[in-house]
Formats: sequence, structure tokens, C-alpha cells
Amino acid sequence: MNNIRLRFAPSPTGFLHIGNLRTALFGYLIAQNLGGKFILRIEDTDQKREVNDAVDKLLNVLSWVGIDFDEGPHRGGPFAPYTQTERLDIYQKYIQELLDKDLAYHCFCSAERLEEMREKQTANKLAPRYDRACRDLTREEVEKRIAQGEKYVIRQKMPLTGEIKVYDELRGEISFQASDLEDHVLIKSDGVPTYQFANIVDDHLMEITHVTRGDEWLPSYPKNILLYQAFGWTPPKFIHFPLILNQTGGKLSKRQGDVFVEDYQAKGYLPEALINFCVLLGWHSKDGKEIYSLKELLTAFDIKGLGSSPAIFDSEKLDFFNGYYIRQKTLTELADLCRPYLSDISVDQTYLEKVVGLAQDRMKKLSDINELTDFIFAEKLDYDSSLLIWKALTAEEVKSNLSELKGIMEKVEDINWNKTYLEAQIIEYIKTNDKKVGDYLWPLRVALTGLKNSPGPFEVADTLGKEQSLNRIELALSKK
RNA sequence: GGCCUCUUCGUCUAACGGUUAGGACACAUGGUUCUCAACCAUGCAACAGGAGUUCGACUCUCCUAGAGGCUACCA
Repeated sequence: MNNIRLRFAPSPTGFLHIGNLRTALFGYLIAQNLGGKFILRIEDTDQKREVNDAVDKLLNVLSWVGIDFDEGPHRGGPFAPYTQTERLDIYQKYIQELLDKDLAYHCFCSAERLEEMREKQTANKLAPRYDRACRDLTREEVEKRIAQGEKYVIRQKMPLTGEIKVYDELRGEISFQASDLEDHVLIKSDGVPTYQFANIVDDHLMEITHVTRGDEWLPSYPKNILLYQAFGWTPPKFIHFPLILNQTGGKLSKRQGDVFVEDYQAKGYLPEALINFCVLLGWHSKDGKEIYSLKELLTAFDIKGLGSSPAIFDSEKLDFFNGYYIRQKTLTELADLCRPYLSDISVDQTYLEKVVGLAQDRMKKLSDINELTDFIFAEKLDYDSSLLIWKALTAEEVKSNLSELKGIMEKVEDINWNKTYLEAQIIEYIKTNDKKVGDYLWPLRVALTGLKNSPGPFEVADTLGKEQSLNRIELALSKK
């Protein structure tokens, strides 16, 4: 047993962004790989963005993909509570410490003043930054204004000069100029801390050893380090994962399509595919293997395989993985997975397994099941009789071939009505009469499916059953 | 505007400073096949540009360019 501890710390905003899934996944894998603990902490300090049931939903999706936690709001733990709005008194205590050390200060500037200030700065091509107007107020003045009921925030007092060096596990040392840092807000005017403050306090208190987060946090890293220094705490290790980009290289956002795990779940992507696909965005194994189950990743994952450059989300590769994992399913599993996507939910289980078997090799996602197997459930096939004609055959030849096959199939006993038996009978007939396979099978297949492209005639006939198959052949024969 | 990060096939990515720059997806062709899919085989395709360091640079340094991120009392 060691004391490695990592956390996933999302804001409960409703859905799980695909980028967050990967952040959670990497964190989970590192924790598992190092034999440590994985903790869920809910960062709900922005009440404006609060969404009902968000935590339950989040937990559902994460458990769907197979990620679970050792500690968190749903199961407690030695560092409870794990929801930031339940920890407000803790932050009060720590901000007071900073105030006492003169490393933070009250700021009474109004939102309007700040906005005006920023507008002026940008107009003058200056970096928009708080002008530190309240940084050096006297203690008496601060007390007086608080007593008068003035609203205030608490800001971090940054050093004015010098260099701040930080270390990222993937990129090495990065240095920032203190003069580029803003005195950012630690406690908002409603007394609730910002991410920047709550996050650091909680990571320390919860004894997090490796902070894993997205690349978008790199710019605030020096401020975080300064906060650790202000408290006299030893910072954990930091790993900033490169971002996932959209097809055009921009930020993955709602506007260009699906960005939430729930979207993919609804469309019929399997958790195995999502996990396998996501883990390969910025990570590779030593031996170049690319097919990985979550279970295998638990031991195979290695932080050394992480890269530092952003990755474009390629849905075609996701489709490949999804098709691959669909093909790995047993018919029973696949039937269960497909059932919610069927318009007719009352389909018999064994029948459904046969139907699903026809589509398995052709599916990219579960929702494809409808389009792929519509022809099976169709009351009456609707297709042009010209489709029945194979290559140079005439319409008469096609009908004659179909009649011959009908004759053979009529004689097949119900008990023998299966793919293997039908295939053996029909192929034997064709061979012994020295005919071409295509001249018979194409018309038969079209008669049974009404489609240009479809699964083979024997498996379709098997699924359809004797009566339905013969009806469909009869329909083909009656076509003009 | 400022700061930070990133840069190998279309995409995801390999390559102790020495390889015909490898694999996967996609694509193409062939095989298998009545069609499609699946499967198998083959092929196509990349070191952003420029200086250095070095006997030798995809790999180290610097510059340029491009891309992305951050620049809120959002996370």
C-alpha cells in the first residue's frame, strides 16, 4: 500500500465532455497503475451553472464506461465532504490565514469599474489586467468599508517581479514572469471561493499527490504554485494533458456536433470503443498495440507513453473501434444492446439474436440496427423487378431460376430449415446442374431482401423462416 | 495585444544522434465472394521553414511561421 492519490474534479454542468472523459480516464489509469486511490470531488463553486441531478448523471456515465472511485460524495471517505459547496467554512479558515499573512487582500472594485478598466486597456492595446487599485488599502480603511456594508472580493497578492518556475511532468520546466500574473480573485463577493482557490486548498487537504487536468490550466499553474508557497505547502506533481481538438483543429465545442459522452452513448457507441479510442488520443503503449480493454489498460498504462501535443478527434477511428467491439459481442449480448434501438420492442429474443447476427459485421454503431434489418421486418418488400436481374440474365431466366429454387426450398422440412442445410441443398443443385452460382443466388437474395446490398440469401432465409421466405420468392415471381 | 504550449503520412502516433522514417484508422487495388460487410494481402502517404551544434540531426539549441490554449467575482 502506498499513499498515491489522484482525483477527478469536474463541475456538475450536466453532461460529461469527451475531453473530461479522457482526463478522468487518464487519472483513473494512473491511479490504478500506481496502486493508488482515485477520488471524485465535485467543484460546484459556480452556482450559476448548477444543474439538477448532474452528479448522479455524471456517476452514471462514468460507471457505464467502467470508471469508479475509492472516495467521493456518493460513497464518502476520510476527507469528506467531497462537494465544495459543503466545504465553505474550510475555505473561510484558509483565506483568513492568507489575509493575516498579507498574501491576499480585500478588493472593493465594482464589476462596472473593472469592465470599464478592461475596455480602456484593450482599446490601448494593453493586456487587460486588474490594476491593483485596492492592493494597498490600509487595514483601517478596509475595516471601515466592510463595516459600511460594501461588497468585496478577496484577491491573491502576487509578487510584482521575479520569475516563477513550475514543473509539468510531460513538458518539464516552464517559467513565467511574475509581472504577467494578475491578482486574481480567490473569494467571490458571495463568499464562495473560485476554482483557483478551492481547488488548491482541497488538493492539499485531500492529500492529492498527482494533479491531472487539461492543458487549459497551464496558464494558471504559476498562480497555483504561488498559493502553495503562500501556505507553505509542498505542491503535488502536475500533469497537464494535451487538448482534444475538433476536425478543423479548433476547440471541441457543442456547436460542431457531439462532444458529450452521453451523445455517443445514445447513438449506440460502446464504452469499450470510447475508452479505447480516447486512451489513444495522446497515449501509446510501448509495443504499439492499439486494441485495449479497460482492464488491460489498468496494467499496461504508463505515464511515459503520454504525449504533449494536442490531438484531433477522428470519428472515423472511433467508428472503427466501435465496429470492432460490436463484432466481439455474442449474439445474446448484441441483441440486448440493440433492443432499445428497435422500433418494435416486443421482438422475440431468439428471433432477435438471429436478426442481429445478420447485421453484426455491418454495424458501426448500435443504432444502425434499424436500417440494416428493416427488410426483415417489412410487411411487403418494395423494390423494382429489374433489381432481380443478375448480369446478362433475362427476366425469364431469372424467374425460371427462382422457380427451381422455390421447388427445392418447398421440399425442405421445417426441422432442416437452417442456413447450413439450405446452403448445402442449393449449392449442390447448382453444381450438379452445372449452373453458375450467381445466376441463382443473386435473384434469390434480392427476392428475400429487396436490396442491392445485404447479407447472404441462406442466412436471411434461415432468419425469415420457411413460410416467409417462400412468400417473398412468390412475390418476386409475380413481379412484372 | 500579452503570456503559455504544441508542430512526423489526411487523422492518431512510433523511431538510445546512425532505420529503405515503423504501426493503426481512412483511402486504393487484389484475394475470398451472388452483392455489401467482415476477413486476408499489397499499395498510397509525413519529419513546418531557416540557421547552428555534430563525422552524422526527426531527435539537441536558437530564430521564423503556423496552430491551439489562457487572458472573468466560469471551471
